[in-house]
Amino acid sequence: MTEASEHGGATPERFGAPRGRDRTDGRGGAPGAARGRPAPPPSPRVRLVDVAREAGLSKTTVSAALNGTGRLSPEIREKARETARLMGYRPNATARQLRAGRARLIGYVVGELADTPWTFLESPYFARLTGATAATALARGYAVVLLPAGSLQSEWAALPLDAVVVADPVADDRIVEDLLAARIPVFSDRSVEGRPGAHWVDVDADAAVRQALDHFHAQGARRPVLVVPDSTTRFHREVEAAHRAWCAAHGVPERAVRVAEPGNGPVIRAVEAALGTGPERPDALLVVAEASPPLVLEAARRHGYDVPGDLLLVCVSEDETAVHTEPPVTTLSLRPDAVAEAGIAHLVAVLEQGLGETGGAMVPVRLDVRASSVRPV
Amino acid sequence: MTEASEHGGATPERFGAPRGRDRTDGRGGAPGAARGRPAPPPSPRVRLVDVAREAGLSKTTVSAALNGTGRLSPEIREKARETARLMGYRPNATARQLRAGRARLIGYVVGELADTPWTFLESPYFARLTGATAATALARGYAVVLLPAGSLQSEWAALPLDAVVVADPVADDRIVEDLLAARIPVFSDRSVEGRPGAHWVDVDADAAVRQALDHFHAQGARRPVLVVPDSTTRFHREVEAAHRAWCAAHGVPERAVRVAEPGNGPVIRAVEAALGTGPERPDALLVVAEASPPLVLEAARRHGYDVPGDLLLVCVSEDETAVHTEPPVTTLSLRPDAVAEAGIAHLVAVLEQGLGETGGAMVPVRLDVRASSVRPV
DNA sequence: TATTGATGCGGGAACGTTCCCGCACAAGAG
DNA sequence: CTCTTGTGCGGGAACGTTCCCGCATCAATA
Repeated sequence: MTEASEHGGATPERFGAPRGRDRTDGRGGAPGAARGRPAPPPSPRVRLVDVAREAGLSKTTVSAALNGTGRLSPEIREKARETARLMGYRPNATARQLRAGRARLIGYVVGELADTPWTFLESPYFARLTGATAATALARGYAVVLLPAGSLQSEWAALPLDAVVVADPVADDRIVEDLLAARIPVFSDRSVEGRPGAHWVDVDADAAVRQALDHFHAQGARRPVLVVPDSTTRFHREVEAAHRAWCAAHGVPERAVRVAEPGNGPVIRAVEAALGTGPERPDALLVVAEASPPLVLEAARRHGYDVPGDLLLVCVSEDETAVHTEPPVTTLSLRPDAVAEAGIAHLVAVLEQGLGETGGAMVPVRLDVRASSVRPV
Repeated sequence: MTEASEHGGATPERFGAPRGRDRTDGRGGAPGAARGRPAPPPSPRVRLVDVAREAGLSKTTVSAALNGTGRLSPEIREKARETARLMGYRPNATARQLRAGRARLIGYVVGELADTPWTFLESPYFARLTGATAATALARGYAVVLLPAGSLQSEWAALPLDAVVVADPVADDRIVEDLLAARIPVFSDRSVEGRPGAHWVDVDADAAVRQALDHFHAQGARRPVLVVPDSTTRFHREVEAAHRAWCAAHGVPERAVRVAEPGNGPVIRAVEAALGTGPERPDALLVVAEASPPLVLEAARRHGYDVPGDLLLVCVSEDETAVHTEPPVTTLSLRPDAVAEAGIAHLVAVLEQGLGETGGAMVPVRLDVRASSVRPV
């Protein structure tokens, strides 16, 4: 990792005759072999043999020198490296991959919402998850290619994918079935009930709900209400279960509103329904479905609530705008960075050590308490 | 594109002896060649020769049959295809790439803000641009790999990139220099002054400013104020110039506030500065820097403005939350989808037909008028 | 001085495709 | 019957690496 060799002297000084594409191999081989092609001279990229010829060495030696393998004298090693550097040699990644048998490429599918593809990337959670996945994977030597959920098999079939990460398993997209059929390992940031054979990472739903509700309770709230997505994701099912258990244990009535589909519009409507529900107005609101915190706050105000005066608010969200509202909104982070890290670690383990068929890791959540959930004194 | 062959019969029925990794090539070749490796039997992926052997044909013939090339009798072609299908054959993408000389892979660098990498993906503009780029590229046969801006050369150097798209050229990241030095073509969604040798797509700044200001003017506003990023991006420079020209032409005082850095915090503070500025309070606000529309609205309210009663508001933003505020916020879309499409089209043209060194395309903007910028009657 | 062992380097076969040819055979023209 | 033309298929090189070997050379030991 010498910084110098990493960045220094990038100017590829041209050396000798940059090979006229003749390729006369000495053997008295098949007749009519090397016929001069039209030879468009766009960019005769320098290959390993070119470096070898220039340095008066064999390609084996140069390869070993550059990769730090083999038994070579320091002088020869240095000479090969220097020649390669001067000639601006860059190894052909495709050839390496072919030799290695793996492309170190993983696909990243982000779920599609109805017929508006890719709006998922706009969700802060998925944006962060995507970025963190790419960064983590790259640090471990894997590149991430973006795959819209609606992609046809003909589109990704031409890619040498070692594995695929599916960011939103709720959408039981055809693509997952096709991937599994193509014997490509599938990983996911959530586990879905009844989908076997895939690897997953999940977040600790029980801890999440308990943290938020305990926090409400400690602030004196006694009539909390929950807004939760109506999905088959294990996380959301467990959120509901944990909520039920917590309410029973604390002897408070169980209030929850389900959101049928993601997106700010539906969630805001569910929030409004939750705020208008029941005989007594709720005094705390936990929004597990991701929505823009400022919008949730505005909805509460429209319904005559003062936050945090007569309504404590916690949003499950990664949205940075939560910090800038008045009051700032307490958020429960699902830790997309940690999810990505755990997911990639698991993926790499499976790919490189060949672990079991199905498995998962559990990631904790994090409550960032801000003014919206702190009862004023 | 037969749907049937695309999805149908994906079950790879195992055929004959799935080759015991022996590979005894008949020629009396070099001694000590085929030594049985430890041979981990994980997944003896079926190759072209396996299909050929099973079908009693040559690999040339099978290849031609599957690719629809060559001179083959219909019967043989069908037989090869059927055998391949039954054996669950999937061509090795890496080998194809090696033969073809290109990997059909393009990198996508998204700029880094200070030392918080990847927060850019959270901006709705970049999220949409990213998604649209990936989808458009994939439709044209190119895959997009995500590259964090901070990536070391050692990380992406191992990738067979045909080109790289840089999503935020403002950050004059080392990566761009390195890419150009590595002779990898660079494309960008914006042009930056003084960066030569790269291809770009840009949006029509002049039309954008005129549309917004004309709209304000038509609604009766006479004291518009502009909030614009302080960057070297050509677009932002042209926005300022267009604003100056428009103000001069319409005889209104030129009011503008510059934002030093992106992000909701800085932009909101600039908005507050803009709203408190000058002897007379402004009656219209054009925010060119991307910020969350609900936050801008809230800031205006904190300063005692009624929108749209005594302040008309237009935000340059792709943020979907603009629709859900009260009143909904008028937005000026920079058309990331169109930018992506134009950019990829240009990229493909350069890559496949080898066009000129530098060039660009211009994309128009779109004003979505909502209640926040319509003077109530 | 022979024998071993270690060291330094190169030859050449893979990796799995595609594609340029050549060859065999059949059919039509002279 | 021979010469050409066309059709159908297969052999084998090439794409640019890596890595398994083998062959020298040389020092150390018997």
